Amino acid sequence: MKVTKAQAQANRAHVVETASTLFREHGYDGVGVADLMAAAGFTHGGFYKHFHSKTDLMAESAACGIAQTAALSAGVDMSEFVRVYLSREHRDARATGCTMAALGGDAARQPEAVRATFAEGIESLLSAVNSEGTSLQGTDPAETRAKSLDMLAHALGAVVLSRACPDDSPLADEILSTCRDKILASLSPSTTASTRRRNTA
Amino acid sequence: MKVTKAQAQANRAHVVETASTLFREHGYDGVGVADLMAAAGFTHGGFYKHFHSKTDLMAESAACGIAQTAALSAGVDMSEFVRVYLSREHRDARATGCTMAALGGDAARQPEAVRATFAEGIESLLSAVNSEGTSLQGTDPAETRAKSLDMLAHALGAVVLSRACPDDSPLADEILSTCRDKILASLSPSTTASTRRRNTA
DNA sequence: CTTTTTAGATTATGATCATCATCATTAAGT
DNA sequence: ACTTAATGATGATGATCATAATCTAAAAAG
Repeated sequence: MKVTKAQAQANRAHVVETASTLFREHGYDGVGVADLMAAAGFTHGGFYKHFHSKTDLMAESAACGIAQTAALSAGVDMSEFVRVYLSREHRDARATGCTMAALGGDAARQPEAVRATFAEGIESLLSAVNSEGTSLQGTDPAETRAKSLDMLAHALGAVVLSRACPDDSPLADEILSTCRDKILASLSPSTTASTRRRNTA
Repeated sequence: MKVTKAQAQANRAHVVETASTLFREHGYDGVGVADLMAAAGFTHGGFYKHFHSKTDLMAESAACGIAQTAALSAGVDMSEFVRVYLSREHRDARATGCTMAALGGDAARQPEAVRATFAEGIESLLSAVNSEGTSLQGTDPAETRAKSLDMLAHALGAVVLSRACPDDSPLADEILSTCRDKILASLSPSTTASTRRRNTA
């Protein structure tokens, strides 16, 4: 059945969004084109009318997923970002959470087109988090970028590590809370002195 | 052909080691049982005489890989660990590098048996790095554990993020060097004052 | 109104997947 | 020396994989 041009474009966007969540949940190798199209409400036949290959869809769905996270993080204070990112809710919501945390490891094995999308996504997320980072006001741009990049890697590592533990593992929660406290402490250098005194006591 | 009991055990161990590197390079879903056995020098038939399932081998090979990293890190100073872990060499050597950095994201989607192995691996790596961490002497055990856990997540996040970027991407190297400096700075609080002055200038 | 284009269904392709049954060979156990 | 048990090769299973050709009906273009 042919469909209006606008409808076809909407259908295509719906496939990308569906892929975005499905890939986050099951990995790039864990979702087939047929599964994907069925989840979007189609048969797998029409897939190659919309996308050149599965790899193309990987890149496009990654851009879509990262854009979602960047939009949600726009103008958010860095400490608030950390609190949300390192929450149990975010860790347990792989299908809707940060694409880079869910698929960063998989992306490393994908063609450069996919990795290029991830690199762009990192940049866009950096800009989003920076735009109104109240705790970084007054610092020079290079250092702001360095701090944001470092914070992102730090937070992402904590989520990846926590997710690699069994569901009910105390270690999974310990990783989250320990890293949350450490990152928050590193974000507010004004309290570093007392923190360090307490830590080294 | 039947083979001596010792030989069979050696063969089995060889399969586990081969799987350990192959999984790190191509992911759990990216390596089939037949590929794996062929790479180890066997046909796929005998696989289920050694392992109950592919999942079982995942867990066993993860333990093998993490034990390797833990052994290499035993008694290593934390700052030296960070320098090696965040080196370009380690980032580019996925097949022989840290199992948790290479497969942490994949492990999250695997059955609990695999994740339990990862949790044990984290604990063993923590002990290894702690055992002679010179920069942490004098701190209480809980804080030492927290610092190690935080450092591990931080370093792992940097490697995962860097690997998700294109091969020649300047961002990939920027992530590595930026995070290396930040982690090293956080490990040596004695130089924190001057570092902070420079950073906020 | 007629023609062209195309979204999406159906079906086919050949490859690969994890798992298992069978079998020959041969090391242990007696 | 004879039986038992187990390794690892061979081959089959049915499922799933990415990709593609064919077909349809209806939208877009003329």
